Amino acid sequence: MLNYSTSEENYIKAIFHLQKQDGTVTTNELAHELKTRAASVTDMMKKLKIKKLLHYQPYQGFRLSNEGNKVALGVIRRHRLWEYFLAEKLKFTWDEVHEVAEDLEHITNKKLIDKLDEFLGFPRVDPHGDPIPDANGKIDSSKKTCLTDLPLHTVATVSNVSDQSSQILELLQHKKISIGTKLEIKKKFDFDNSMELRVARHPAFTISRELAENIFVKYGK
Amino acid sequence: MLNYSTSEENYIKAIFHLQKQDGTVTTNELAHELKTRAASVTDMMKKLKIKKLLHYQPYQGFRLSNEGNKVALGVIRRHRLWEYFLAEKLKFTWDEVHEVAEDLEHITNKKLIDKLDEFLGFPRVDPHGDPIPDANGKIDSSKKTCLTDLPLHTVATVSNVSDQSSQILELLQHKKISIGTKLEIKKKFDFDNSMELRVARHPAFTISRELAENIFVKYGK
DNA sequence: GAGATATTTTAGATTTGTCTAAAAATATTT
DNA sequence: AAATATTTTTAGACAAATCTAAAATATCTC
Repeated sequence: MLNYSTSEENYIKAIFHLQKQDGTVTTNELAHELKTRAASVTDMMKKLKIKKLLHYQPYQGFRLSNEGNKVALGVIRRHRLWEYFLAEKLKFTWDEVHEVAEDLEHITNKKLIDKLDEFLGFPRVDPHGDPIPDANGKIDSSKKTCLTDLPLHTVATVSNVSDQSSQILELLQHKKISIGTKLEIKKKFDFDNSMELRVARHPAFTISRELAENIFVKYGK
Repeated sequence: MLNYSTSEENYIKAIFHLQKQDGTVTTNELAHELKTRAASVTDMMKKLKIKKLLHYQPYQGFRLSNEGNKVALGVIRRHRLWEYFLAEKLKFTWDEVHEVAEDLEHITNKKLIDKLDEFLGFPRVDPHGDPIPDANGKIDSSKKTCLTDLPLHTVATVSNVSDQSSQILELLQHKKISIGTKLEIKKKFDFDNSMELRVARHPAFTISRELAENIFVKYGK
């Protein structure tokens, strides 16, 4: 695996995340995600195509090659391990870890990362509940269901939270919801799509549609 | 404190280290230290002068301003804390930590570094025995004596080792010398400047001039 | 399906940090 | 102190990553 610049890694990572939803990614989507201009994206896409990290025909959008995917998973592994380190060892709160990890993730020393992984006890998910790829780039992609899609009266476990702002953290802490919390939906209100939740041995409470859309669960447990 | 580029930080740090010996630093010295060309050094010196990080008149060499010194101490603090982390927590050997810390030192998030410091228990020296500046840039500059200057029959404690290669580490491990080892010189041989050392409760042994020149001690203890 | 609108690419400029080669300043030697 | 050698600076070029403005292409709408 060759070495890529910070900028190249950021483009690759952003494409990886955007591909999840769509199949191919467009110039404007990527420019928006990276807070840059469409012309800059085109420039970089030409470079990454030459390096065989993605498939790209002018005006047709792009998607990562196998090699590009591997690079993305490497960046994501480093990012999430550092997030775990920051939260678990340095006692950063949940919403503070992302920004620092954005810098740490670009230090590509295999031994550093593998030893960090070992030091942390090979964690499987980061503080937001997102899975951490292992040293071979393998990632636990077991399906997550958005809380808005969870059927009534079905116990599920909170597995991750997609928004990473301090505002959502404050709200979740207040509602006593965190990664691993087991809950079920008691009632859904069609008017505003709010819902009433129940956590074992606690009184039921209500959350908004906006919040529910950012909470993901796995069935059972 | 403003933010400086990786390259700027590396120049500042190198000047800081070179100033120790000399008073001012020359263009060629710095070019050699940083494995770059004299012309590149001149370019950077002009930039750093404008930013008031150093004093510089063409052809007259340069030295750091107060602000430049603060920047250097910040970089050194980060470098040495990460070295400590790598050795102590991730079980890197002594000669492996420097290279990785060269990258980590440029991540300038104050909270990250202060929390790392706390997590490590506020260590006072890095794995080579060099002092770690505190959060205010204060550094323990108590004098060290080179082993070649230690008088005969005087007990002293190894405080640091200036060479950081794996070769010297191998040799020191074999001789059972590490930071904190208490020793005394039993005999000096003028012929080759080798010397016979004694560590408490061990038989005396000989070390070469080359090795002695890289070992520094503090008196007593 | 033709014109209007939106998206994407190209062309050319800018910034940062580097380089080589030549010129200028300083140091050394005889 | 003049000639020579060394060091340092300037001048001009280049690569990476970005930008604006204009041109090319694609998509939408009627």
